[in-house]
Amino acid sequence: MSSISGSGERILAILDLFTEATPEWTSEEMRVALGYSRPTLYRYLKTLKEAGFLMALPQSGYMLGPRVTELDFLSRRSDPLIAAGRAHLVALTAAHPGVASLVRWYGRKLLCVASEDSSPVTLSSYPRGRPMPLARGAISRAILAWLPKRDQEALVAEHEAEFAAPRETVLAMLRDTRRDGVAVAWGEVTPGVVGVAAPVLAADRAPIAALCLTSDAATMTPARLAAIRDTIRGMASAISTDLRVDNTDQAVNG
Amino acid sequence: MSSISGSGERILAILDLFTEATPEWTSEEMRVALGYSRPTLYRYLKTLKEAGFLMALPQSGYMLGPRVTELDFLSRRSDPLIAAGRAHLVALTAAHPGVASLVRWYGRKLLCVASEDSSPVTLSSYPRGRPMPLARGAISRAILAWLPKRDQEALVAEHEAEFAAPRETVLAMLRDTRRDGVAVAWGEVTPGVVGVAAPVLAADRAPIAALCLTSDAATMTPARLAAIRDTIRGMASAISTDLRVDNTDQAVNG
DNA sequence: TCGAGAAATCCCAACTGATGAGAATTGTCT
DNA sequence: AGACAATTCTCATCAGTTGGGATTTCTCGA
Repeated sequence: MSSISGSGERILAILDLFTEATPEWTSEEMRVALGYSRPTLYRYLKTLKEAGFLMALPQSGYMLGPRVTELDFLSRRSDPLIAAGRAHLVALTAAHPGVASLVRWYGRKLLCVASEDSSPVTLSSYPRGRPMPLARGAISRAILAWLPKRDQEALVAEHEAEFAAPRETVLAMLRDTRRDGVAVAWGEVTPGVVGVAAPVLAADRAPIAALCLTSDAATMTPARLAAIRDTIRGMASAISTDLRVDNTDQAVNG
Repeated sequence: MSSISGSGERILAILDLFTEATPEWTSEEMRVALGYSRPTLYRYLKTLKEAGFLMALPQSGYMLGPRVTELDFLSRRSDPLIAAGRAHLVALTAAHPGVASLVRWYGRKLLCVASEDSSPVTLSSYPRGRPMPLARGAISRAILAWLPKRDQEALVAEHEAEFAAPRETVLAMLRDTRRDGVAVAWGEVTPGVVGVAAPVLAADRAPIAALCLTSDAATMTPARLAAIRDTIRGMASAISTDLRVDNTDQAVNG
């Protein structure tokens, strides 16, 4: 546990225990994992339970509670990124069979926040909310390539063991991607698919998300790929502009 | 603000400000609404921001952050209620055009946690996470009718102004529903639709969720309705049993 | 129903972390 | 550059938090 101080952070740290691999916890397991005293842990659990973030299981233990579901509903309704990107996702999948995704870059994680699927086959499984790999794939590359140099190098160094090439090769590839304005990856995350992704940039040019189309590699042609690259590049740029203009509008309106 | 004590609860209370009507807040608005001092509020916001629950907007203000999305993904993956009910939702919508929903009863709220849609027309809009009305509709009735008498009467009294009938009529209707095992409602929530719902009961017979099919009222026939009632009643009962058996299995295995 | 064990809560002294008034700094926009 | 808004800092005070250990409540099987 890396430097958790204050009861607010200690309470929220409990939620970090819940993962795909460990969706349920008994209080004893939590006590051992977190190192809190029993009375304190129960007090924290009571708080999270009453707020709806945790739910007691019938026999013993706890799982995530309905409040996270409610909050996610609110989040998807009000997210400017989704509002700016939704029409593009729909248009993209109307023009090209595949899965179009909008993926947020959030605290060193890649998180799909919206997607559309027009693929005749099941391509991959990164539904809303599931973090994506950081060292592989077009989306990762579309984010890493636009990070400030220092951040980029730190991240690549940190995940060096996970990349399929040496560091210098990875960095060179990211430079190419940036020059190109779009990233393409074949079968890096899921065999048999090809991903094309471009970043959504904030006002300060930092990447905040990526727009991506994942298609079946077997049916991809060079002409098709070129068209998709252009479309993705243009759409991501439009979303970037939209997010900026949207904020300007709000300032004018008060 | 009803009796919030302790910094854990105070921090989580910030999240309660975010609603469909008010998805974004400036720190000043929050300060006024919650009555916290400025430094304290900023400290709390820092905690929530760093944990991913809130996100600062580019100009000013805050909205819900990606952590709620991540947690909801985990929740949908591990919810025993969804695991028990999913196949029924699919079968229901395969047999009958409409929207089949699984709705959790959570701290006096009705929250859709899973649904399937086979309706040729758009019927209603209660996606995952959006609370449903408490005084109208088949789902509400399927929960209220199975509540312990004291809870039921308290709730009906509390929401009396929202019911379309006097209290005694409502209570009588709930008694009928319970005798019947299933609730039917025409156009109470959304005009032109009919909802059929039955409760999922915990081991202690308390309602914890409802299974519901919402269909187009114009195409509903008495024979069809009777068939749907029977199916919903049986499926809800099967889900109830499943949730209990599932827990027994766990105890045996572990 | 009883008993054993697990889960959860209570008590309370010690102390540490949280609080807020007010000042200072940083960020944003014209 | 200047004005204003947003955010952070300082620090004395004290309120809330903590955890050891005891107690109570719950669950399940015989």
